[in-house]
Parts: sequence; structure tokens; C-alpha cells
Amino acid sequence: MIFVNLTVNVQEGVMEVKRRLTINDIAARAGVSRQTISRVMNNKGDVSEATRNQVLRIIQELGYQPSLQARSMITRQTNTIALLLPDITNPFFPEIVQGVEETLRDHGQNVFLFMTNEDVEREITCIQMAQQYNVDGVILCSPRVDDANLRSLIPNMPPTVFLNRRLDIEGVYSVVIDAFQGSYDATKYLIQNGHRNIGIVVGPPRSLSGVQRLAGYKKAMADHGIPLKENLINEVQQFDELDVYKITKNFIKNQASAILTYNDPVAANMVQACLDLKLNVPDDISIMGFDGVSLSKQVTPRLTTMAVPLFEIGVMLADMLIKVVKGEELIQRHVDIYPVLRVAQSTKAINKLRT
Amino acid sequence: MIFVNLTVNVQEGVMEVKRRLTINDIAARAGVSRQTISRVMNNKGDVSEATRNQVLRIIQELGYQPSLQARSMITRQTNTIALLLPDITNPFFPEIVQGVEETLRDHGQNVFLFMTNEDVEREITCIQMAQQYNVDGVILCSPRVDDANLRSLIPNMPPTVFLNRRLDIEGVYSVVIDAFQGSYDATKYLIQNGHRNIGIVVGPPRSLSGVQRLAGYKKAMADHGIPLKENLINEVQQFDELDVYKITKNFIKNQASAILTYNDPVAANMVQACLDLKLNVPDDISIMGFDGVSLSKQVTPRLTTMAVPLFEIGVMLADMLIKVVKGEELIQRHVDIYPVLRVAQSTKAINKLRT
DNA sequence: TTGTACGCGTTATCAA
DNA sequence: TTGATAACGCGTACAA
Repeated sequence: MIFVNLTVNVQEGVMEVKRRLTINDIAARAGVSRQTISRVMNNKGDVSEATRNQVLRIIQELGYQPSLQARSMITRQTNTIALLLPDITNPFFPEIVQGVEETLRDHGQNVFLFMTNEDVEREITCIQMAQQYNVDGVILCSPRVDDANLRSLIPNMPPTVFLNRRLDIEGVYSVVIDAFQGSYDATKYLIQNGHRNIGIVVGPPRSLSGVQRLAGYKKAMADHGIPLKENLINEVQQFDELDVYKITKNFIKNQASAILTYNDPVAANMVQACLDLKLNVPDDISIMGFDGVSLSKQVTPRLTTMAVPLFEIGVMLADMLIKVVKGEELIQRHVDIYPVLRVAQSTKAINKLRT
Repeated sequence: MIFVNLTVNVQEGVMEVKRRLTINDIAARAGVSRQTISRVMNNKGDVSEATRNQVLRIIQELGYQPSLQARSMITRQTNTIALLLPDITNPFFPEIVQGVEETLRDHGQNVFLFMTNEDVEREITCIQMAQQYNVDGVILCSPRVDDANLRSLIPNMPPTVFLNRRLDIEGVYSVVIDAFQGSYDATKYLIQNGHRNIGIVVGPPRSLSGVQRLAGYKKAMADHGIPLKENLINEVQQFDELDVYKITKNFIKNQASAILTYNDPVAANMVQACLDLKLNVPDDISIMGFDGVSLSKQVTPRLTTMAVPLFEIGVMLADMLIKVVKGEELIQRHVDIYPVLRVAQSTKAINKLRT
């Protein structure tokens, strides 16, 4: 948006107007046609060395910047992608965004950021917005269980890569953190460290990963012959209604020796709740986080957690999308990410005799 | 990007092609001219109720979505703003982004996200990108001290609101957190709680707020008649070279009873360093954070910090920009934000006898 | 109330 | 090697 000043005659007299500097201005100044300018800028077609230098000099001098909108009307590419996520204040996302942004930048793509607040209506609105802006692709994270809505949108969507949602539809791609496996491994780790009364907090049944986590937990318990206790399974109905103190007390009342949470912030809050209730972590109770965000290393005790390579996930999402947009064949349409156990200070082996 | 299927005759026979559905398709289908469609979509001009309904039905049915690029070529508004920040993984930013995004959304504006990594080159590139996309406005956070570069860019920039940088130039707006006052108040609080050996970590001299923090600290010390000790002032030369353990040890060696940090993550790390060094916080040493991000409430002990209303700052930035973009007069071109002391558990009054 | 003609800034096609 | 012309999808001024 580099401007040129013009004096214009209007009824009232003379006026100074700012107008965007266009390719025509450069052409006029250089005494050549628009075409030549275009050719120089895009390195397409033959231009004599003399004209090229002349044109480049003028572009430089006047500070001309082409309008990407006008360009994309012709090329049918906007070099923009839409990144939809529920909530950037969830520490799960910033690193992913970082990975996405850096990778896309390297490929000349820019990012439209949409925040959907876990709201389906809004999600649809955002997708439509993205479509109206003619984005080249979409990276979409909507961690809820209602494929139906999404499926109906997909046929009309630009190339899309999903995070944490696997849809087996032609032309749909995804990176999915294996919450089942993560939860299974976490539970197994606790069991192997002598815990039998293992509590678990999971998100609402609407949450895709919540369902999988619970399944992983149950499978691990079953595989080790430990009967489930309903009062050690705490399903939060709404994320924003999570009352950590209440459920912590509840777990304690039911003699949990270890608790599995669904992310590090919840684990951190639970550690505080325990301390406030005069319980030592991990001596009296073990608490596990999930995701391995930086917070998990900043709290005391440092959280034992199932670490996920967030930045790399962002890079993958972007890389996959770039390939699809470019029309390259993707070898893997779906990538599974396995969380890795990272043992720190918030969990502890207990006396096997304790039940 | 809602498509229409076309059968096209090509040399080899017949081919199926997807093409974007345009206003012309709707017009043809409805048996009216494009203009009528346009009028309906934008609620401009008179359209008979019958035609309007007819048109709306067809739009709905075919799922037509206008191209915002084409539209903005005419209207000269893209309804997009660029948000430039150094690093979204810094917990200072997500809440601000949230505030910005929600507010802009309410005004029909969408967000281009650019991450600059504290790199001047990249910052300039991003600004140019934003210009090429014809964004309506820019929200820019570049917390470094080199106004010169920026000043030369400003004349050609779309309306811009700065975060944490005040430039007294006509048509430039800003929201600035008063790091001087914040640091002054933090220091004063510690002094009033009996501390005299107060250490401070500040960012590199290139960092705008770093300079101000140091000034605030020095002023508070001077105002209370406490002589400065050079070895209690620790200027980090590069943010990424920050070695919290080393400086913590150094502070301890120099008998600091309290330490001022420049943000909550650093404070959290320092707390851990102290614990690892067998010092209790706050009994042996008081540590203060800055910003009051959620981390400050999640660590143990909870951090005493200078809280800043991050979400609201995002809202302000967006509100100001919206007004400027709409050509409304801004009463306040600059807004100062004063950090508020939030006392928690990481600081403590000490025996006045101790030096 | 509706339609015609033009322009926005760029690239693609073809001819010179 | 270069230029004229059309096209992209839409909105606006004006005419019908």
C-alpha cells in the first residue's frame, strides 16, 4: 500500500488525493507496458536486461508493491491458508501455531487466524469466511464429536488438514494425537508403579479425545486385571465448569493414590488443590499431566506427563497442507502421534501392599 | 469456494470441471441481472420483495458465497487486519490475541497473523506482506528500540496501533504498558516489606521495557534512600541466553533477599532454581513475577506479580484500530496501562534488622 | 424496480 | 523482446 499523491480537480477546487501505486504507474514511468512490469516482477517470459534493470530500479525507487488481491483473481491462488482453532489461550496451541506459521511462511503462505471458541455455529461461520477469502487451504482443529456437520461442509471446502479428527474421506487429511494410547500408557505406568486406585478426569463425552482417553484407561486397567471403580472416573460435563477442588476432594475421599488428568494445566491445578488440602505430591498422591506443555516443567513438582511434540505437529500440519495445495501426492493421508511418557516429580511408586 | 460442475468440450472429448460459483451463475439461475443479486446481498437499493426472496432462496440453495477479493477491489476495503507479534509461545500474547480476535470479529474484521521472531528483517517483510494484501489496519508489537526503521515505514502504512511502543507521530496510535511504573511499584512493595538487597533481572538494553524497568527500579531505590549495588543488577544480553540458574546463584551469592524478574515464566524458573538450591521461596528469598499470566497462579508458590489486563489490552488495541479504520476521531491516541500489584505467595516481609 | 456499462489491478493469450 | 486485449468477480453510476 504504497501511495502516490495526485492533485485532482473537484467542484470546490483542487484536492490532494492518495491513491495506491499501481502497475500502470510503474509502466508509465518506465515507458513500457504493464506486461513488461508483470514479467519482470514474476520472472516470466523474456525481458531484455536493460529494461529489466530499468524497471527494477523504478519499482525500488517508488516502492511499488503489487496488489495480491488483483493478482489472485487471475492466478486463482491467494497464498493464504486459514487456521481454525478453539482457543489460543489453551497452552496446547501456541507451539502448534508457531510450527504452522513458520512452515507456511517458508512456502510463501500466510495465515488467517480464526478462533472458534468451541462453538459449532462459529466454526461454520469461520469456514465460510475462509471460503469467501478464497484461502488455498484450511487447517482445522475442532475437537468435538459431530462429524455430520463437518462432513456436509467438506465437499465444498478447499484442501483441509484436520488436527485430532480423523475422517476417512477421500481428499481429507489429518494429524491425530493418539489419546487412547497415551492414556493407556499413562495408566500402565501408574499400575507398574504400584497404583491400583487410579482416578481419571476426562472431558465431556462430546470431546473426541475424552472418549478415547477413557477407553485407554479402561483397557489398561482391564489388561492388568484391576476392576474399575465408578467413583474414580470423573467425567467433566463442560470444560468451563471444571471445579478442580471439588473433584480432587472427591478423588481423595475415594482413596485414589494416583490421578490421570487430561492436560497439564488441570494437573497443575490439581497439584495446588492437593497442597492446599495438605496432601503432598507425589508422596501422598501421584498426579499425571498430558501434552507436556512448558507449564509442566515450570511448576513444582515438575509434572510427569505424556509429552506430545507440539511444534512438530504444527510443522506436519503445514507440510501436509502445502503438499495437498500444490497437488502433490501425499504418501500418508493420516499421521498418528504417540504421546511419550516423561517422568518427572509429580508421580511416585507406592508400596505394593497398599491397595 | 462453493463450486459448480461444468461439462466442457475439449479436444479429447468431454471433461468435468469445477468452477467457482459466481454472482453471474446466481443471476442466470434467478433470471435477473447480476446487479439485483448484488443489491440483495448488500441490502442496498430497492429490490421487490418477490425478487429478493427468490434470489435469497437460490443463493441458499446453491450455497453461493461472494468472493471477498473481487468485492474489495471495488470497495477498497479488505476487512482484514494484520496482527504482528514476535512470538505466540510467549504466554504474554495469547490472551491479547484472544482479545484482539474477538473484538475484530465483532466488527466483521478478520485477522492475518504474522510472527516476527524478534527479527527486524522479518518484521519489515511482514509489514510489506500485509500491505500487499491491502489490510485495512495493522496491530504491531515490536518491543525493540529502533524507531528509525519503523518511522520510515509508517508514512506508507495502513492505520496502525502499536503495542508497547509510543511514537509521537500524527496518525499513530498505541497502548503501552507502563513498565517504569510497574517496576517502581514492585520495588517499592519489596522495600516496604523490609527488603533492601533487591536483585533485578532485566532484558537486553535493546528491549524497550527492559530499559524502563531498570529505571523504575533505580528510582524506587533512590526514593527510599537505598544505595544501588551493581552486582544486584543483572542485565541479560540476549533473551535466549538467559541462564536462570547462573543468575540465581549469583544473586544468592550477593545476598539478595528479593528478586524482581521481567515476566512470570522467568520468575517461575527462578523459583525452581531456588528450590533446587535448597532455598525456600518466600522464606529465604522473595521472587516477583511480571504480567500476571495464568502461569503465575498455577505454580507453587503462587507468584506475587504485577498484573496486566492482557485480554482487555487486546480489546483496546482492536477497538482503537477499528475506530481509526472507520475514520472516527480517537479521543485518546495513546493509552497507558498501569500494572497492578497482586500479592501472592512468592514474596514475604522480612525482619527489618536484616540488611 | 431493474439493467447496462465500466472499472478495480493484475496476469494470460496472442499477435507484432 | 514487447504490447494490445481480454479476463478474473464484483460494486457503482447512471440510464431505462
